Amino acid sequence: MNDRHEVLGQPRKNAYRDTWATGAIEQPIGKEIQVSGWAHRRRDHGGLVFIDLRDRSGIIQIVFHPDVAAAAHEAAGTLRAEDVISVKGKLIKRDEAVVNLAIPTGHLELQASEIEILARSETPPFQVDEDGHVDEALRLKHRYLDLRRGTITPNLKLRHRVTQTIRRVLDEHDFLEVETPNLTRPTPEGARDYLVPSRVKPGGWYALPQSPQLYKQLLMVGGLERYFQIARCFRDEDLRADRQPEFTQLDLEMSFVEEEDVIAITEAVLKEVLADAGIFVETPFQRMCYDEAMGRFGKDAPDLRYGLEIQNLDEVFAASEFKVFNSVLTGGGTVRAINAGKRELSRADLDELTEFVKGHGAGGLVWAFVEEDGGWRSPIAKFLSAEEIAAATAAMGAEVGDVILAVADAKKNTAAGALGALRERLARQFDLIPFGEHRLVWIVKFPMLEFDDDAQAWTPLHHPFTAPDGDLNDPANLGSRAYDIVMDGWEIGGGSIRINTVEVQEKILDIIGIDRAEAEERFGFLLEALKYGAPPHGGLAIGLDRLVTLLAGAESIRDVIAFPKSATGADPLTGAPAGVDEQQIRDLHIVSTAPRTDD
RNA sequence: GGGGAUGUAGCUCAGUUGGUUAGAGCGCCGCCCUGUCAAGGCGGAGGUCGCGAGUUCGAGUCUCGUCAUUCCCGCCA
Repeated sequence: MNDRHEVLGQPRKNAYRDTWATGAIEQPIGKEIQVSGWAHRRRDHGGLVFIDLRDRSGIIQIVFHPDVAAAAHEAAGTLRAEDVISVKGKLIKRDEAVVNLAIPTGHLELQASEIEILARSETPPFQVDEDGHVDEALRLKHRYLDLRRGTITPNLKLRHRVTQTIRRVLDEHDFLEVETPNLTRPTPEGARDYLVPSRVKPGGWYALPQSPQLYKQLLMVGGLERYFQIARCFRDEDLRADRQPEFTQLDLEMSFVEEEDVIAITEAVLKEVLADAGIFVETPFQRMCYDEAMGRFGKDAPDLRYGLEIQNLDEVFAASEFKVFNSVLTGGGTVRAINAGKRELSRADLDELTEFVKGHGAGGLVWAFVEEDGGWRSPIAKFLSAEEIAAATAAMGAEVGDVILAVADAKKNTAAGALGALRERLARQFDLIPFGEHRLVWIVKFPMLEFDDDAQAWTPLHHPFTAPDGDLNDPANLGSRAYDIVMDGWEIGGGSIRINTVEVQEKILDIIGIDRAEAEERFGFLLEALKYGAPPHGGLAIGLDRLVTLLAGAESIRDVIAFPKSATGADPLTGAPAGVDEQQIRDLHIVSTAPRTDD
């Protein structure tokens, strides 16, 4: 971490310091200064002791001479890693021969006259002075030590700059930052709620908000016109590398607006936020329809930084005698494929890819190598005519040596989704993602509804407050006024124009099978608000954790959160979730069926 | 709910077809050392091989279970 360096304002002189460690650069040679921080490293020569002192700004070398300050030299000999010290001394220029070019203060050192040891440290469970790999569970258990190492802290600094920029830009556009409650009404829709039992009202429960969605709509009914919040949201679902049970959204909403207004303000914010991370983009961002994204990339959050696009081979194989393709196509299904290019894939590799697509719902994977004579080396080659092979090769734009990977499925989205996942895997496996390049794209023209086979019902693709676009009596073809913003294959945000009349809102609830009584029970307060003159309004939410993860180039969302949860939702530092006293449970009028958890 | 991977010294890891006393680097402790900056030299301590069963003459190694961490599927309007 020697090369990390932060320029900070001059600290107020007090009992501990008058200068930051790297602030010494700004001070004249010979000046008496005082610094405080941690003993980062020690180099004890017996007669001469060097201590690298570290504070947030960076590192400065302290030298203890026995003949300059005998007491300080003796004390310095007892220092160990991570002891907290305050040192007074004279700033001196190093001889040319001993300049350290690796740190900004390398041409200086502080010749100690006095040292005070403010706190001793036990030997840390892992080395704070090195950036080598340490098991994440251990880092999270001692996150305060991990933060000293300087792998996470730069991300937190970036996150700070991002939120400051968000507040500045939105303030310049007349947005009001308003806080909404964290103890809210359960609205069993979407994700599983975190529930909080009420002590005062026996049998009553709060839910932690999955998002401030309904509150922000009420703020629009309340005439605030332009609102934003950097809001904590909670969803009790299983975790992933890019999902935490509590996470942060930039939530915003505007009145009397159309899609273009929300998109424009979002682009203005993102352009400046990205610039904070040294990423410079042009506005307006690219747009792509949902159908095109699904067709070409098999995903509604496509990564546009590389090719490997999905092709449709329905027409090529329309009259095929090959049973698998024939039955899928006559049943209304689809055959789609990726030209993976010239890849050396062994039989074992192909088996692994087959298992991979099966894991994403596909029945199997057809592979074919294009050979010199134009034929295919493929398990299915013998079932296909020469014309079909030639046509498919042409449709794929394939050349000799290319590998074609195809999936046939009765459901278009299954085939597309499996190939979309395969596409991302191949891109990583063959290192096709250009370093340092970023692609932002708006996905628009979403369907309003999708049919849930399990529930045998229409469910909203976004949420039931999204304004529909089209004929309300034709759910299968009903569009929505929703839009997602996608960066490098990650959905970093999404939003919509909302429904602002009770008639349309009730109609949508009807279609998705929520009857009047149930709607009244769940969303009655919103429906009532819509009766009193709700302005046309819309907005969007950006996943701040994901956005900062991308900007920081971090591996995991956990690397941009000071105190993240583990993949099982536990906090390794505090031990949460933990058991509680019987009395606390009784006070809340609840009964636990689980064995007591002590830690 | 399902599948994969990992678990050996404080940390990061190695440990062959099951075979005597489980190793390395860093860290830690002691001594030496006045220009190092990953300081150096010499010496030393440190292990419930995640936990529990089983197979075997013998298990870090094989089997089963379990726990923890992690990645993925389902889930996440």
